[in-house]
Amino acid sequence: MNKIILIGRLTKDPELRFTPSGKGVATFTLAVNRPFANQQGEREADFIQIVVWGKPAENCANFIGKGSQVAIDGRLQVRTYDNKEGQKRWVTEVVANSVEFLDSRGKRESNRDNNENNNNQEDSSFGTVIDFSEDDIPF
Amino acid sequence: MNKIILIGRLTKDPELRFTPSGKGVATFTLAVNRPFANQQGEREADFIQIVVWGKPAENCANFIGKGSQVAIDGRLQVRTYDNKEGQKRWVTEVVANSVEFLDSRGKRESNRDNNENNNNQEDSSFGTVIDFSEDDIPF
Amino acid sequence: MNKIILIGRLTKDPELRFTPSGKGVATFTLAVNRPFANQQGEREADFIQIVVWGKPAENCANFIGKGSQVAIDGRLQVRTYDNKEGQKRWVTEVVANSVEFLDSRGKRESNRDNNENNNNQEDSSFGTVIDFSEDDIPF
Amino acid sequence: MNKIILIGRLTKDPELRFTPSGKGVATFTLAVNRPFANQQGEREADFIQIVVWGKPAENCANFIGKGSQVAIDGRLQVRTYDNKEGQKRWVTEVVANSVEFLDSRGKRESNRDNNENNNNQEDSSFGTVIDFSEDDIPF
DNA sequence: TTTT
DNA sequence: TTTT
Repeated sequence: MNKIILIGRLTKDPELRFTPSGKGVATFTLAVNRPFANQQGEREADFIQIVVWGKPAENCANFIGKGSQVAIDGRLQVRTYDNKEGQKRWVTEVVANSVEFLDSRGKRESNRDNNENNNNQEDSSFGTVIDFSEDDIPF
Repeated sequence: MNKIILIGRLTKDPELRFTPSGKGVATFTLAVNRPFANQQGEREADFIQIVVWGKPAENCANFIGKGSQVAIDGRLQVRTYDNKEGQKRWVTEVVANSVEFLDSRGKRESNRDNNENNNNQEDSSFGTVIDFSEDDIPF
Repeated sequence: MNKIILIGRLTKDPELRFTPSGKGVATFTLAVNRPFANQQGEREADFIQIVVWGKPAENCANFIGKGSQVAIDGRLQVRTYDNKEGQKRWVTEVVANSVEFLDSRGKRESNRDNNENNNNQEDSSFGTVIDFSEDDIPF
Repeated sequence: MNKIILIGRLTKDPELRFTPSGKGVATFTLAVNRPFANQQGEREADFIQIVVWGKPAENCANFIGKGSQVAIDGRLQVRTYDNKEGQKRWVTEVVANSVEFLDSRGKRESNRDNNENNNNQEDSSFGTVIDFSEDDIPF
């Protein structure tokens, strides 16, 4: 079992990319406020990297942006990759199963199990759309 | 909201350290099997760093070890620190609120809200006990 | 392990009562929309009974009301009681550990672990305040 | 959002039924121990009704039985029905998305998203197999 | 109406 | 017996 649930706000607009096969991938970082204050009396946040695949990725690009409040249900994933210097690096990120929009700005749920037709690039008010090839995943 | 729930097995015995004030901190990494197989047909795992504070940390050191199956409830935390070269590094880890022992090996729950008296070092069958000073947290 | 996380809206103002010892108890029902439509194409909701104890109960009474959107973290509880006819009845409810206010209306978190002083009855814009004795819990 | 995660043991063997269209439905009740003791110093349990649909339902019937330890991920559902006297009754139950087997007895995961072929009745060591018609769901 |  |  590997379940994570987060409520927070996007620090920037999501970035949307597409695999050569046309599958969307959205990434953004989520600011999640801690429930308590630190010694200095400030309420800190954790900045967590989110990855969304498929149609929900496109919904994210279309309906949410910087500052949007969302609830995310997903799993925690630890990936490894080699950087340019050939050193092994670790990335820890949350792979979202669903992204629920809590803001007035775009009140819809983007669910991974949704039908996955029309994977084509669409206009997007917020998300930046960039093509990428599968062997060069840039995150 | 920042909730994570994991079920997995320890890859090694937990390491137990103590702050100068006598508070225990246990760390270990948890192997969490993915629910599906990869392209090669293998079932991979995510290796996730866990931190436990206080009396439950000592319970972990005393009751679980390499291979123990546990259920963890906690929050995802992203910390930053400077390495020896003075570069900013990120660590992503799960701060456990409770660790439930699912194995015969030590069937008890270690809950963060437990009474936190007797924070002294105890003998431990599994956990490695190392003192450390608060300004030199080694993980 | 017994964890539940809900996001929904209050169907009515919370009801706040107090035990003889002065501990607050808030109850309300939460409408949680289902992620899919039924055969008739309508999106149904589950109406779930919530119980909150202590200072957070008073915060609920003070800061949220009918229609407020909240995120709840708690546990599922199945209680039994005897009705007036002497028959055993079951109640299933969610005992909240924390209630996060997602609405503009009162954007604060009400956490069970908060300090629990000043348990006195306060004025409340939304919550109905009713005294009750512990051997006559009316829900 | 409506997520629930439970770890507990079956109080009896699961009951497996089939809709006329051949879809399996397993039901059982799960004993989930509370993390704390009551005033009498006893550790109580919540007895929670679980419903599983499809292929995972059949896996439950085939691989787990009374006393098996499982981890369940699902959603809380409140259903209404009319009893024989024509009175409206409420049922609260957990609809499982996945059932993870934690016991030696049958260490496999039964996931709702699995392929749903061969929905035929099979022999089962534990589950009681009963046919039922869709307009007479007996739970 | 209950599990270990 | 219900919320937006």
